[in-house]
Amino acid sequence: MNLKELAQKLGLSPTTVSRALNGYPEVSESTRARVMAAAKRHNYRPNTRAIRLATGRAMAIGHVIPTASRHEIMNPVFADFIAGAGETYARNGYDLILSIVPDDDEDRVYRELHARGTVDGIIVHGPRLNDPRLRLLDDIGFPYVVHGRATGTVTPYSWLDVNNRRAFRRATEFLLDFGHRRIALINGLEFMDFAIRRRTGYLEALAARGIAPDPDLMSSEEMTELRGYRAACDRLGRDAPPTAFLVSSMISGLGVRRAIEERGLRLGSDISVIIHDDALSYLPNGEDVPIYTATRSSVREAGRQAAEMLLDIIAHPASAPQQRLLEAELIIGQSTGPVPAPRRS
Amino acid sequence: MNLKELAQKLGLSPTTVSRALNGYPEVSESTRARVMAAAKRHNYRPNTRAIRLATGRAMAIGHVIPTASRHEIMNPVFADFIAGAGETYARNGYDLILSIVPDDDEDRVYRELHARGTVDGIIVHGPRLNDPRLRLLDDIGFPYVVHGRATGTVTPYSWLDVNNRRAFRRATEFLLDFGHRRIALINGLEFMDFAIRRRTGYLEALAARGIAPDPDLMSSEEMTELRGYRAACDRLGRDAPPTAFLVSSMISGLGVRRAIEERGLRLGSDISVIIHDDALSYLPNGEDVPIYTATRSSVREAGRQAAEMLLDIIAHPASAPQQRLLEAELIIGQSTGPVPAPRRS
DNA sequence: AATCAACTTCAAACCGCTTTGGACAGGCAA
DNA sequence: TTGCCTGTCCAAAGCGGTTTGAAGTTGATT
Repeated sequence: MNLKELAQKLGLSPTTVSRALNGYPEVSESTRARVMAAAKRHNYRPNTRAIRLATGRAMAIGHVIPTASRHEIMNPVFADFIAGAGETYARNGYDLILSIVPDDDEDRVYRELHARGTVDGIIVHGPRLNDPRLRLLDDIGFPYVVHGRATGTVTPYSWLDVNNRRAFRRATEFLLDFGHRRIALINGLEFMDFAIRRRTGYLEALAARGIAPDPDLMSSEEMTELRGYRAACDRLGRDAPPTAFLVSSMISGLGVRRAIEERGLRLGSDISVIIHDDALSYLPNGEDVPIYTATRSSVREAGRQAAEMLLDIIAHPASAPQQRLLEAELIIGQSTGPVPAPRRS
Repeated sequence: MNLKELAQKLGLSPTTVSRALNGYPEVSESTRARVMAAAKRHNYRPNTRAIRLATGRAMAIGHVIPTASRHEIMNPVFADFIAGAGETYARNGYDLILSIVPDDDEDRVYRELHARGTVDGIIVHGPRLNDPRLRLLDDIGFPYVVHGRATGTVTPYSWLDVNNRRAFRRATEFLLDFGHRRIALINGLEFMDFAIRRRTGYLEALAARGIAPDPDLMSSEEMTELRGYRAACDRLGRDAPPTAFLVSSMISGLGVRRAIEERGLRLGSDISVIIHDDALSYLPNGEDVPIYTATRSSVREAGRQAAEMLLDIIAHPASAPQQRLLEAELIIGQSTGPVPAPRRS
């Protein structure tokens, strides 16, 4: 059942039927009602492909996920971010197109997506220091919103980010307030922008108390359980082990906890741990009481908001770039406590 | 730059240009070369929307992810499965459209996707016992492939699944061979088909050795770290605790391990654990030596193959439904060992 | 009664490609 | 020479909607 057939059945022109269904005013209410009823009865659904060609809009947003060439792995936060964004798209009649792309091929994909008119705009994932993608997108005039930021980019662009710097600064201060002085940072890969900012926050907090950072206490790894475990083992095995860990992800945090408990130490009393919690649905930080003290910011909510921002930009192409900085909560769980009194031995 | 303009520049008709670019034979090799060169020079990209309307194909596949109404959470294996499928689509010029849908709305979405011609086929995720979706899809004549199976469905349909039953049977037998008799099963939610099959495999192995299953040793939960932890704590706190755990996911397995180590027990020597490892990229089971003994099957590879199957079905609509059963490997890690001698006390 | 504006409705063009059904030229067989 | 292929190329008709420009109706105004 297409528009022409429906129009024929109604004894109307396609024009009128189209307008009736799309709420245009130049159609009498009586025929509109008649058309609506007929459309429902024959469960008419306008063909997406025809609409897209006729209107010149793709009614779709692209998410380009760079994948494993060397460094990257399929990042688990994508799933929740995309779930959030997907909700927004669904509400607005947009489709979500997902491109999994080897990251040396990303440029080509952006260009194609734009030139072929497959999508109306894109979300940029995993921004890095001086990310060259933003330049490219600006050049070809492709609407986009960055999830995160790309330090070093001077021209204004649209982004939505968590205040990673402040979150990690606050977390560090919280540990310092408990008397911790040797705080290990188990960070993500530090060519990623978020990781850079988190380290900055950590260093700022230390500097503000006049504590010199110890390079041996800082590590930058992929955020897997195993890497977290290894990094923690390494730190704990040294002469002057840390009394606290600040960990960039829940998943690495599981590994850190394993390393700690394997040594017979107790989380929260012997050693403190703060993680960053993206509020992933399958990794809840406890049910009523949080297990970990954490800087928390829902990546799903970020997805929702980034999508809204992008749709707004697409609807108002002339408007200035938009930015939104979300603050992470610092939630207190059972994994932090005062520095234990040094053992007499 | 569109086809008409390009044709004009070349002094050819759109017909010829189109045919030259699409490799049709009724075009001389010399003009074909000329056209190709011009297309590259002006970097002409045919408009996706026009192609789709003209050919009547969407060149896109839908993945419908049901989401949190009550039971479900955003399943972490989706990310890897979709990454795998995405590779296949990219190779074949298809787009991947992701729909995040509250699961009471799933039917409507399938119907729309089909009636509006947004996608050419779909992958069904998370099949359940007697899943009503398959019936719906058959009724509206929508090509699909199920990731998993739906026990109870009598009409043949296309699916790709891991042999969950055999995997868990083998894993159970492996534990039995080590002398374990009290083996706890920490399963996923048992209205999901895969979980049902895993339990069946577990029960079969017990039955084959004449061991009566103990309901207290079986649990069915969402597969999160916390649930795994709780379930394990519960089992370990009883009078006759299990000497081994069979766990349906890596993530729950992390929780089980935590429960075990928290009690000062050693994984592999005091208590054995086998998990199912979907080979998620961000949850590697060790690097060289596997940490867990595991039934392993790459969900990413499953995604690749399911996508291939679906594209084949779309290309040959008249062909019979296809099925593929992947066998999981049983890989031996450090988390299993013989039953420890009972402590004298 | 004539004029005009407001309402409705429609025919046709258009979006940018694919595909059908020729048209034309050159080569070869009859 | 005529007829028939074969090889190239093209005009035009879709695909299924939206949108422009115009036309026909009505009712009110002058």
